[in-house]
Amino acid sequence: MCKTKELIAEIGQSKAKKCNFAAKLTANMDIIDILSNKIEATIESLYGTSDKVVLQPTRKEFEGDYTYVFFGLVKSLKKSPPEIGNAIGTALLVHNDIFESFNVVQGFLNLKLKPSVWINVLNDLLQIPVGSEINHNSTSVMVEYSSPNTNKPLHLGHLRNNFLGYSVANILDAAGYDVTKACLVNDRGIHICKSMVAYKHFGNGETPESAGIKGDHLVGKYYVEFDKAYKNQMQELMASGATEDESKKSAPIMIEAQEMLLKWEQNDTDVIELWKKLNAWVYDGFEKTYKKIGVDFDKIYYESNTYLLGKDLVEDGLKREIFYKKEDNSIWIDLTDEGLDNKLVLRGDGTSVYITQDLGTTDLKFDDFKSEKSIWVVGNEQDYHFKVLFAIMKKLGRSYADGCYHLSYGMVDLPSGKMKSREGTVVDADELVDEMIATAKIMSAEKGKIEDLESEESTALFRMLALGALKYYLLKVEPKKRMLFNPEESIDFQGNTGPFIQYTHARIKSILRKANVNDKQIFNLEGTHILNREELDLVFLVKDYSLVIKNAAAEYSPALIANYTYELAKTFNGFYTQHSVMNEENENIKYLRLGLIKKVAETIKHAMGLLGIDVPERM
RNA sequence: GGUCCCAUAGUUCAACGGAUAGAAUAGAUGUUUCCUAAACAUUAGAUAUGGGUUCGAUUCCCUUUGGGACCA
Repeated sequence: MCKTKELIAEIGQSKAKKCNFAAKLTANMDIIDILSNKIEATIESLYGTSDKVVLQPTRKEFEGDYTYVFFGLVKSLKKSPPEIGNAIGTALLVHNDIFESFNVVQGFLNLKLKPSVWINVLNDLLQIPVGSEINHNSTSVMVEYSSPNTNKPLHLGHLRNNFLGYSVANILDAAGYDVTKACLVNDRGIHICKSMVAYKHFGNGETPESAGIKGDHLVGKYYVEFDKAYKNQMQELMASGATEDESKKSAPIMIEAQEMLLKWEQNDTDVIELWKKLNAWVYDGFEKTYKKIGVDFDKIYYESNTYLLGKDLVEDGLKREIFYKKEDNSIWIDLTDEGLDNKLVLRGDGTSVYITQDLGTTDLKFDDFKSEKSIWVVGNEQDYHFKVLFAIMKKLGRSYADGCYHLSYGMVDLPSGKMKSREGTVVDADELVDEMIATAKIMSAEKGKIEDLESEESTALFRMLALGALKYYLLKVEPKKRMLFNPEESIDFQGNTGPFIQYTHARIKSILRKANVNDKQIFNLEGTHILNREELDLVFLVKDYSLVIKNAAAEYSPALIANYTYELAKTFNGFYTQHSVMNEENENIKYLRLGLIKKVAETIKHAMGLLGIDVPERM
């Protein structure tokens, strides 16, 4: 009893002198760790056994803040659940000042903390910037994403990739890693030659300027032209009696493309010039798209510079008998021990396969940046490829092999089914973003809340909302899951959407503008003050944010950030409808709420920032 | 033929092996003299199948079915 009074007295002047508990908190120790340690110590002293205590938030329908599930002890101690629960609960209450009460339901021990604890937690949170309690671990990590082909513009599938990669890089950075964002541009190969051949035949000297088309779209147009011409030629051949396979191989335009690839490899002046011209157009187009969707890179690799890499590495592996040579001179590796197959690493004629280049490029990346970890954001159709790549690296004894990770994500489907470029069902990235912006404009006009904004500001806002909707829609789903893109739902601004969260932020900022609080203004409440349900829920969530970042980083999952942010916004809106901030008569409570909602706004902004989404002051 | 991934309300998504499986949307019904109703509240609705592991399984293991991907 006496101790309780002391604690309260201490908390009352917590700014001057923090009690032990608060000191521990600021020393980067989470309240959950503190509680877990206390419970573990209690079990140890009561029963002489140890149990790894994992706490979970108490479900709303029960009284308490945190719950310890102790079914495990019931068996080993051969005592009844109520007996054990009551014993632990009582011991905790007797020996510690932070518990208010406890109750036992079956194997669940629900612990309720003193109101002062939560006031203290809030006070501590207000002292430091969002996310700053995470230590820098200075592990370096490379995130490779986007990695486009230069024969056609970006589409919806690329957007998922780009948003994922950019967000994961942000999350890792927030979790204390040294992050390098990289992109490997696939700027050579038969697909580029197809666009080039078609342009040569049908281009008539057209340029992005003369056609009024973005460079990447123009080159994409000729990629489609190639396919059309190719199909026509195939049909002609088949009409004159050739089989489908024969026609595929002997269509003149295809042969021309293959010859062009050979010439490219031989550095043929004309071919290289044409290639440079078309690629420059594509880069210009990509640059605009990347800028529009707000992603960027620290390092860009070009496959035209790296495609010959890897052959030395294969030679080396052959010498060390990690690889073996078949009679036709092709080189293979036996990965059956790893549950994989025998894999071709170099063709009999000495030319590379995909994996050859990837082996070389991986070495290059690690040499360049000395990263300890490397992440490839690539679709799940390449799951097998990466298993093989990493297995080979391991067999070759690369020290970094264990730090390699394939962030595999599922395809994006449309309500009509799969996206197929040949059937023209691909959703173009540029068009999609423009449509979303137009929708945001219409929606805003309907609401009529921002009519006094300058046109520049409103244009920025429409883009912010459009990208917020799109990015959130694509990121809220667990990466590895295949997902459905429903155009109508994606531009929805209600419910579990980006704009809902952006709106919540704008609402808070509106209050803060009215309050005109300066940063120093701090509430001064007795430690006995009891936070109401909604305030407590918010403190709980805000406190958990750094933990969410850590989990999201460990699992490479922006979806965890998205879900958390939605929960926070939703909880705030619940608070908002039930309690007024500015009309609160008790000045101390008013300032407590102002401090709290300011923190909520900052957390929302920070979390959305990790998703690559901006939040507005007004909307 | 072999390997891998997925399956939860009508629909789109959640749920470190924990309590009565959460949201959103579509449906029904309410809330605006009060800080932004892009909001809030009420309501109805789901773990593909059959086994196993255990105090307890949406979660882990096996079978079947249905979707998807990859390797020759």
